[in-house]
Amino acid sequence: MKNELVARILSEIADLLDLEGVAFKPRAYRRAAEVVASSSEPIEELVAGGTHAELPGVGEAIGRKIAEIVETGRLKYHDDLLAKWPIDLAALTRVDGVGPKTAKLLYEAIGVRTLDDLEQAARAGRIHTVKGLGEKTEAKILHGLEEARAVEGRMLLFAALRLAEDLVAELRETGLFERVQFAGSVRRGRETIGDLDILAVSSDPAPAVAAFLTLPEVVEILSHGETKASVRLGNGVQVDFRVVPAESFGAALQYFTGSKAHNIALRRLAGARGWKLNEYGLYDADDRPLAGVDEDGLYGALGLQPIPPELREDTGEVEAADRGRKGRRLPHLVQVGDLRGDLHVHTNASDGLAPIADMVAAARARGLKYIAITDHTRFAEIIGGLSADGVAAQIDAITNLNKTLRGFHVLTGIEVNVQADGSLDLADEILAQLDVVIAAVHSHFRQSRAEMTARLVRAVSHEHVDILAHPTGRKIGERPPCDADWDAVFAAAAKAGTAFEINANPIRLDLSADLVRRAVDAGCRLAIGSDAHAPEHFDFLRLGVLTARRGWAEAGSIANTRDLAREDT
DNA sequence: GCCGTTTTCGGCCCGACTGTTTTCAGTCG
Repeated sequence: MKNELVARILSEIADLLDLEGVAFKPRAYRRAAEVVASSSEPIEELVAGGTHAELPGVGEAIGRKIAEIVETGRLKYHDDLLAKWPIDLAALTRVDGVGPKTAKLLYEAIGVRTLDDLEQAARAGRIHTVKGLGEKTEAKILHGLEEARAVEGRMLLFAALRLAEDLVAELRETGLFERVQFAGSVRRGRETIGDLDILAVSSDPAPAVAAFLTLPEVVEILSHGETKASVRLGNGVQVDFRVVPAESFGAALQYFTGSKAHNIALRRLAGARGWKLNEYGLYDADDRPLAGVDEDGLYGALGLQPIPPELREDTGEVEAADRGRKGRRLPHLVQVGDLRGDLHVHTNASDGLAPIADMVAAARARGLKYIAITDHTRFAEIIGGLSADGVAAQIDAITNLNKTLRGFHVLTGIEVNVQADGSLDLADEILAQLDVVIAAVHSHFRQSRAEMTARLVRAVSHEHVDILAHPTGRKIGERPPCDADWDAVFAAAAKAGTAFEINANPIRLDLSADLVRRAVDAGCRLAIGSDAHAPEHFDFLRLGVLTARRGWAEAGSIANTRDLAREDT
């Protein structure tokens, strides 16, 4: 995949054009960079097919530049800009308080090109000698340098959700607020989170902001005014806080939930009617408020159905929500409460931490009606995967356990290994005895696209395989997804009736949301699996639901929203 | 440079905060 390279170059061009003060073009390049980066299609495939200029935000000129990058690995236009501005703009603008204009100023005045240059200049006290920059800017840059140097990892969604919910709970306990809610990308369920946004309604903003600033987690105040404050927590996470009047809460919640692209689309819609949309509300041409108290009212005033946060990425949701438009409608997204069971659960018979009984108790406590025990096979000898005899013994144990359970059922199952050639590591006659057969790739992730595609097609086409687990094998921030022709794999699975797992483990979330959407469009069934290795891991299921929702999936597409009578066939 | 219920030209999201300014530019979200 060359998407990352293309996106990086386009994004750098945007920064360099910003530095030059060019209007509008930076936005065009930035949009194109985001579109390429978030596309699950390899850009080189699109270029080969001549369809890359059909991506939204990519026109003739950027299309040509993308083709040049794909074919040569570089871009003359980009090289020329870099020659003109031989500075590490990406690194410099990562420093808080330094944008393209300040970078240009520093380069022209005192020759700052790199982060090292910037640090030396700041330590030597040369920054405040530049006209337009003062002592405070110099101090801010010195401070910002430390942060830029630190490894600024993004949080995984699971950690971000917990943190956001904890902070909201603490603020509520102060009794100072009429409403408190987190917004931002965590509310949209993005798989990684950069920082948190919290909104509050209070008739008296000053003590409200003060309460936020004195939360025990806060170690540094980055900025604060009458209604807005930014802090850094002990774990390095930045949190932005806003107090808004009650009549603006819906508009603010919408605005700060984003995404930016979604907000721009809404503003354009408002602008087309001569209205204005900002974080305080929707206003007509005479500045009279039309909506803003709640989100649904805001969308309604714009002629839209309410759009769930998970869909707000400007990937067709605004058009689908438009009541006056034909074509695709908004889906009725699957909800956590729709889940009846979990089809991917491990025990201490392989690499899980708890016996079947403990896993059953935890699942019941969370309102589930059934689970499938799907331990590993022998391939994973180190973790004690099950042999053929082990499978037989587990089937007996589960059969006996079910006799003692009321209102809950344990399905027999296995997580069988998909070997390099697509064959499975358990005999068909054993697989045939099990209620649920999960197939999964655990090695040889770097096979060629053709090999991996053939391997997965063979696996999903196997008569006994019910679910392909963590289909791409990616681990967020650790291991990239494997390369396969997903359309071909989806088509084979749809034909065979095999479901794709949305693995809800925080570091997997695999399928990812964009592949979920493609799988649904291809007519595939899905299964949200916790891949629980311990009782508390059933809490991951909500991440799987969020990912399914981001992929536009309805309950009807998810196998484990069904009652067992229909599933256990 | 992209795009179209504004449709091949003329728009392109908007406000808070900060710092260095005397009225605003830059940055950030």
